[in-house]
Amino acid sequence: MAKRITIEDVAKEAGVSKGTVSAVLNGKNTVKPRTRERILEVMKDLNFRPRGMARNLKNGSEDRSIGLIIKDINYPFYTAIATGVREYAYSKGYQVIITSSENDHECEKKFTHLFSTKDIKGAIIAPIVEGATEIEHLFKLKMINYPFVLLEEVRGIQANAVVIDNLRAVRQAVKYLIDAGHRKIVHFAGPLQSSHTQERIEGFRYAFSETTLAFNKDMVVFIGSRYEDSYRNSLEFFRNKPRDQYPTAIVCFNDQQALAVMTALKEVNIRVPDEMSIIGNDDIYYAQLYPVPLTTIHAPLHEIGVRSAEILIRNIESPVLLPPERILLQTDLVVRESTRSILV
Amino acid sequence: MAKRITIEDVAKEAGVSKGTVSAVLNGKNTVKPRTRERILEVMKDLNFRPRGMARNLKNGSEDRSIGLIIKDINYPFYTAIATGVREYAYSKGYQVIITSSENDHECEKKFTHLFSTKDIKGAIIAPIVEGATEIEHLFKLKMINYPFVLLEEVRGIQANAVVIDNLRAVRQAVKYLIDAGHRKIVHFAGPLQSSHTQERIEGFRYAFSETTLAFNKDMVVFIGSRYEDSYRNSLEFFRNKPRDQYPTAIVCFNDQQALAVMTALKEVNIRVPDEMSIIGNDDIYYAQLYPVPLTTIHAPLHEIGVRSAEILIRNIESPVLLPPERILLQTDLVVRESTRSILV
DNA sequence: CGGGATAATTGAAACGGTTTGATTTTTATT
DNA sequence: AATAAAAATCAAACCGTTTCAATTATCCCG
Repeated sequence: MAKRITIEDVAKEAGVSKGTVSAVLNGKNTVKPRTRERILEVMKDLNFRPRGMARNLKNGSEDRSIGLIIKDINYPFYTAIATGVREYAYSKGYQVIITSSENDHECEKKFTHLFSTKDIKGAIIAPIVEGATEIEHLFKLKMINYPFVLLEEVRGIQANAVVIDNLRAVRQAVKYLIDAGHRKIVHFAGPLQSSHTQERIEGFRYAFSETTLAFNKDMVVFIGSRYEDSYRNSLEFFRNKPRDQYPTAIVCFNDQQALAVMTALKEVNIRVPDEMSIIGNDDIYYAQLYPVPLTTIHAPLHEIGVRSAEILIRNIESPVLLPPERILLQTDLVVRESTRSILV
Repeated sequence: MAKRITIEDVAKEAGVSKGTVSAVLNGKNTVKPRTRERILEVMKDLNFRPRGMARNLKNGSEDRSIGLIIKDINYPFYTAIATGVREYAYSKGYQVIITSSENDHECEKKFTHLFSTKDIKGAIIAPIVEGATEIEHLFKLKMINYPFVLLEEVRGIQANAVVIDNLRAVRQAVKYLIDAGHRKIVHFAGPLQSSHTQERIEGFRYAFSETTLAFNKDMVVFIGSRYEDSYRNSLEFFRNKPRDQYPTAIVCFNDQQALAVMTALKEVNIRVPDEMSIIGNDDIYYAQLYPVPLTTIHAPLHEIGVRSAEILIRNIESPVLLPPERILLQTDLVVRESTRSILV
């Protein structure tokens, strides 16, 4: 176990004091060129890497930075939120660093720990809320009064949150389909680690309760949200079902899933929207560019980012502990070409 | 200027010693419930937030993490690289944190500083190489033997780099167009802060030098790479030119730009590929989903991530300073539907 | 060549936690 | 109530840097 090299080792080797080495490190011009060269040389030889934390300990870390924990770095939903966060944070003099848990709960835990120990001043977290909800890591953050904002509801914890009104969103989408004459509608639900999944199912169900149409649980099918999963599962769904039992419309969990479903539909020769209407969710940037531009539920992604950054920074800068805030944001249905009316 | 609250303040207020407060903070079960409650209470009252760095100083930071500085969090090119980085890093027990400079050089500088002072063990950097190339911040990293890998060539510095063979890539694309009968070909070049821009222009030019066709500098037009810029500038390009002087094919700087260009073409009623062939660059995931699936140059994004993480971690873990490595990766032209032959 | 001015270097204190062995307090036992 | 054992707490040392007042080296000039 090679002991780590410190400024002291360098000093000794170069025959100077710690203070002088420190001066070189900080680009002070008080040190004689000859000495400077020698010290630089020794630093290279020993492969000396100064520990910035020791510096920060002394000076009180001069930087201001916040962290963001998202679930999927490749899903534009999250990067759009990140942009909102960044813009606001930047305007307040904060840097933002992004991490992606890739839907791994362990990862999320590690990141919260990382942030709090690296003097990242606060965090915005898209939490994984699986089953019995392991949330001790969030409690730990609360214990040390670490400021954070959640992007999904987590039961059992009082914390800042900026969330979307999923129930109302999906309810509105279903209503739109029903108004357009659809009677056989299915909801392709998402992954269980997301609170969005449950809320969107609720919304779907709720929409039926407002009509005379009956809801039954076969109308909700869990196919995941990752492209490959959704593709495979939806294809299976279509293949296992006689054609005359197909729904006429599908409400998808999100836009990525919707894309996979449309690809699967192509595979089984069902045309969108002529034979099947598809509604997505989120309105990621690329949804409008899909081969069939997607009708979807527009979420105010940028605003989610801005609002959560706002709350976070307010909390960071407050000398006293602030009570938790909760903000509920509304969505809009944006109609493109993947849905059509089947009224005669 | 409110003095920061320290563990000592808490200890004093609660009438215990620092050690006891520390024990509570670390969830040790050696502290009596009553005392624990009291301390917790005081921590809340004072809004005490422990500095993790002081902890790490004593224990030597237990975590292993690397940083990634990309230029645009919303461009899938970078998130695909990030995925490669993550996968490799994760397999080696490293966490990765991502930051985006959003093409702001100041930002990049700040992030390199942030990483090195927060004990992030090393960095992978997509550098902004504007004009006279401000690179003192990279030199500073070298001075402190901070391990890093560049994703673009930076002149004037010896450093690890994993780069794409842009010249060969574009040359191949142009050759493909010429073989398909195109004679009037234009290159829409990208932003000047990217070394890719220059290299791709070189490749474009080089392709002509291999034929009897003449190259002249009007064949390269700078329209930027951000969607809005590219859209506006390309539209202007088309509007200012009589129709019979249009090229028959355009080699775009990247896929995002290509999308903007295709949108502009729609605006002026030029059909792709019938009246205009378009070639992109990068092969981001969504390129295949564009309204007209894009012919583009496939870059091994995932591999870029993996290889650079590999080099970085090797450097981090080496006790001695390693000589810089440079890896040049090749691309492939993938032909979809945005190009066609105009041979009779 | 001496002496003051200036440049370069030193060394100890400080930063805010954790750790540890010693000490005090509490609990259990007789 | 006395004592042994166990539990809780304490005080000091420690981590690796920066800072700054004090010291030493160097320079300049008459």
